[in-house]
Amino acid sequence: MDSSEQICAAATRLFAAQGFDGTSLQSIADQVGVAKQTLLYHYPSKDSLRQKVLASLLEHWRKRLPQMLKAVTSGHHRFDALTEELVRFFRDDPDRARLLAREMLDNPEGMAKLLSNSLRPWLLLVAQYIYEGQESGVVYEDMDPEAYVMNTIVSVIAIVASEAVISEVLGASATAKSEQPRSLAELVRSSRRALFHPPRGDKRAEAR
Amino acid sequence: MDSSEQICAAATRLFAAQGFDGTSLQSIADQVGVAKQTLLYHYPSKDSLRQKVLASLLEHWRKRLPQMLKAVTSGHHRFDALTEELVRFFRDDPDRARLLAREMLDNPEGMAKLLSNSLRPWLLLVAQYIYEGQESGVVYEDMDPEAYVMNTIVSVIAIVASEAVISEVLGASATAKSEQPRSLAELVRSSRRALFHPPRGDKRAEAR
DNA sequence: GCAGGTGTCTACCAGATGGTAGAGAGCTCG
DNA sequence: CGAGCTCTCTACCATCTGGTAGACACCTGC
Repeated sequence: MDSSEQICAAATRLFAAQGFDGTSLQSIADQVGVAKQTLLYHYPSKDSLRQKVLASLLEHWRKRLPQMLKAVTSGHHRFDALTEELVRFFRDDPDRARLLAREMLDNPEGMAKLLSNSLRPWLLLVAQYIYEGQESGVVYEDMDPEAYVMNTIVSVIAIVASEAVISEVLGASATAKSEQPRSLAELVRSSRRALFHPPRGDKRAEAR
Repeated sequence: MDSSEQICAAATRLFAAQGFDGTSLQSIADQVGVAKQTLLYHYPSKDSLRQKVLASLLEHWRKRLPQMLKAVTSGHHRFDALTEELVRFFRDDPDRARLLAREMLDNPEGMAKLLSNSLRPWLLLVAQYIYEGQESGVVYEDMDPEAYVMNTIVSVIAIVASEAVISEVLGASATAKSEQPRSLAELVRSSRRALFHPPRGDKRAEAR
């Protein structure tokens, strides 16, 4: 891995953990093990590094898109898999969630433009599938598919980004790293419930 | 309003907008219209100001608690009003959402402790009502009430905090300030759906 | 009147920050 | 060999940061 990538990786980690303003060029350089000026050779300014970090994140997202779309459209009406795929993407590297969360707070105008370009087409497409689900009667009719998809994305980001805090508040039984935390399991469940009419064999009667 | 409060208010605004590290004492002083040293007279350090800002936010939360609990327990099984009350609280001053979101990212350990103390009892109480709803059969049985409440809080915070970005991506029809944005309306709807069995007179049959 | 507290100020500081200038090491290719 | 390119370095700089020291004005109560 060449220096440029190493620097980008280290910057990603540090920006995610401490924020852009909370991270000095020096600390990034230290982490990589080079002099500060080596950074400024590869990236002419701190801000250009920020942009590179963000671009690299979007690149990963773009690569994962086909897999996501496939999950959403596979079988019949499997768009609830959207949430699972989102969770997978952000859990693969929670820094992605933290970084995006920070960027939306630090630079809302920029992120609005960026996401309008890179996220909106995909969002509209998924929403389109949900519209079809509404017409075929399996999805609640009064919901707002676009807002639903957008909310799901933001919620997944927020919950993954603050997973440490959440699990602590929920009662910190140190869960094994591989298993899904309670918060994310519940998020997947809630998202599905918000979408679909319940199946015929509803448990309600039996519970009474 | 005395200086101390003015400083706290200005700091709240700026911390919410630019983050703690992104905000200098000088810029806070400028906003209030005093010298930087006046801040340091009232608050011995920048960090003490941060704590004061956070404490002030929690104070507002504490004041609103009775109203929230009342909404959740009023009538029969009205705990879906939880989401509406949360949205109201954070929309009253979106800086609250931005501030908490930032604090969870910047200082997860501290927030974990803080929320374990100040939020957990309330969370468990609300969850308790939901457990009762499960036993009486109106709430889905397989959900995790505590995780649900926690997720709802985090989602409301995230969605309010990034409302500007969200509405832009959804297609920026400049909505009147007073009305509920689409994202929040959908959030309230989704939260209710995630909780309750649908009413008997379900529309599904008719839609087919 | 004046002692003492409260609040605000100007002046100053040491350290860190993002960024520049320029030298030198190692490389390839004629 | 040596010209030129890529990469990394040391040295330096102006600016800004959070924080200290101390003076000055104002008010209150003896």
